[in-house]
Amino acid sequence: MTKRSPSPETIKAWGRLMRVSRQLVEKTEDTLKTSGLPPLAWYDVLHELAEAGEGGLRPFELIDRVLLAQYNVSRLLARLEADGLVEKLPVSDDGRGQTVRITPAGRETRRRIWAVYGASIADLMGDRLSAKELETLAALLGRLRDPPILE
Amino acid sequence: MTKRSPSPETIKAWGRLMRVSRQLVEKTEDTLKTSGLPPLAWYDVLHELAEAGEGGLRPFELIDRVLLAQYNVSRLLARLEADGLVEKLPVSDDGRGQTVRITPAGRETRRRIWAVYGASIADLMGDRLSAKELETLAALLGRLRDPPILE
DNA sequence: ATTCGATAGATGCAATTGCATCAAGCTTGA
DNA sequence: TCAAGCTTGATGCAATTGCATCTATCGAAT
Repeated sequence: MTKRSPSPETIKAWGRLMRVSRQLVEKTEDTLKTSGLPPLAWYDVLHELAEAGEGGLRPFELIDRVLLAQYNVSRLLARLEADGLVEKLPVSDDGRGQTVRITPAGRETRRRIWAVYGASIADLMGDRLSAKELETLAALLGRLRDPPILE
Repeated sequence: MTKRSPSPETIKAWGRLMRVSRQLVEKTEDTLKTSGLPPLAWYDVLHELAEAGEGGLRPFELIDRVLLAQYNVSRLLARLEADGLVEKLPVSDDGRGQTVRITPAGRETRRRIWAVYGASIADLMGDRLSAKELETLAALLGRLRDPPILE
């Protein structure tokens, strides 16, 4: 690997990104906890499953959507199932796999988390930047994504 | 709390921020691990201590600088001390406290981490945005910080 | 059909984190 | 000066994460 030092602007932007994202996550997690709600990761999974509809999702599909490690998804799903928020169905054409589907209780929990999470997002981000600034921010971040989004 | 739903632009920017920051951290941690180097949190602490110079820092000062919980800092410092990267000195005017100072070995480790970390930053961020874009990004993120930076 | 490698998901064990609480020392105020 | 409360830092214990590995099934090549 070529030894390279990033420019001062790069370092500054990187530092801000690291600090801000951690602050935002931490505050949001705190708010959820204070409200007696489960952590963000639960929301992410319930959200993906709600979007997937009745067909549900295979665990391995969930893995890249929510950016969690395989064993993390496996155990998170076990907890969600134990709480009755998702159900696991055998899948006909692959004996190894399963399909995970959100239950009505899961949808309700997702809704309750969103009431708090959405307010937190509005509070921490929506109130601080204009619509145009938000779009600029999203576009710049999209270029850092993998795969990049060049809009 | 007033029930509020964030605007679509807000949600989009939030989603990108969450995803991108996690991707960047994960890739960087992977790179460090592959290089046989300690995790990012070690760098953060060593960096702050290096900047603090010979005077060192009190653990509680480190807490807000690196955004770690008190018990996390306590244990991380114990590990750094065990590795000889920092040293703890009693502080004269407060019998409870201590001053933590980076050692030469700590400076060397910091340098070695930076060689890889800096390259990762350049790779993941510096190469993808222009200087002007980086400044825009940093400014927008600064407004989300707590306390906000209005430049 | 049988073997071999790849994929899906689970899990034992060690390390780390989070929570609650502790001990020790400081500060304030009667 | 002494009690009450605050601050600093550490730690026991439970929950979570990370790593490595396991089992089961699939698919492809022979």
